[in-house]
Amino acid sequence: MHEKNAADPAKESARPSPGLEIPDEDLMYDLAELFRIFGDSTRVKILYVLLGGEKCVGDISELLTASQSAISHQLRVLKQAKLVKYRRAGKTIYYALADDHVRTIIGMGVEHVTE
Amino acid sequence: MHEKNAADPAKESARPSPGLEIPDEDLMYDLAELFRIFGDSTRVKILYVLLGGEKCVGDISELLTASQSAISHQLRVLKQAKLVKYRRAGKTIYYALADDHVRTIIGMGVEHVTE
DNA sequence: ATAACATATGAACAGTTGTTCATGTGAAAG
DNA sequence: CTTTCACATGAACAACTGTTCATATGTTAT
Repeated sequence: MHEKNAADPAKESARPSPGLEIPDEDLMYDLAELFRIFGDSTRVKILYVLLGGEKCVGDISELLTASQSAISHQLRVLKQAKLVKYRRAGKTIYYALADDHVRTIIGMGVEHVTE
Repeated sequence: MHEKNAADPAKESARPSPGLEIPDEDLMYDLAELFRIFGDSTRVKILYVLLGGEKCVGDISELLTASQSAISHQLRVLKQAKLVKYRRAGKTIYYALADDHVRTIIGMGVEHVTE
């Protein structure tokens, strides 16, 4: 798992390319990065419960029987990946899915897994 | 990244569940496991070039400018995850996508990333 | 048999990741 | 202003992962 990319400056559609073949380095990296987010039980569980609507950190923590800290850390990852958005209401903060892509992607995954 | 599950024997739809809420442990684990496969540049690149049709290890290795060994190791992971299938033709072995789910999932990913 | 080729595989190592533990921050209540 | 509540964050560590290197396996040709 030696990912970190560094956006290799030496590329620039270096070939006529008959359609695809050599994959675009940056696109592939972003793709992997996106899927990597989904590739953890805790995070995918968080996203899954958020399918049911926005929830605060404490509730998520309870639903998943995970520590508040662990959830908070993972919510940060999800936030940075723009997969969730949040809203403050007094002391509590409500998290929700950022858009419907998440719904679709999880749906595809479930379909493949439960085939 | 302390995944390994072990299929917790103490569960069994333990609640009436109004629809969803507490996510199924096994489903979530399988989901994460599936996405984790896509969550690596090398593997996602392999899958991507296979979108263009079956290819042998050597060709993949060249297209991605990665070592034969690295590709072979990753092909094994993809094989175990049932994401690719293979076919032998003399000394060379051709790999291809196992089914169209891969195509769809990558498509969703690309869509989300290039939004 | 032997050589050459294509791919697979095991060991080992460095880099990455997720959790815990302790502590920090911000908001509402007293 | 102090306490309490809800959440965020940093450090540290154990577990996991992907690559390389060396070597093994299987296949075709000589």
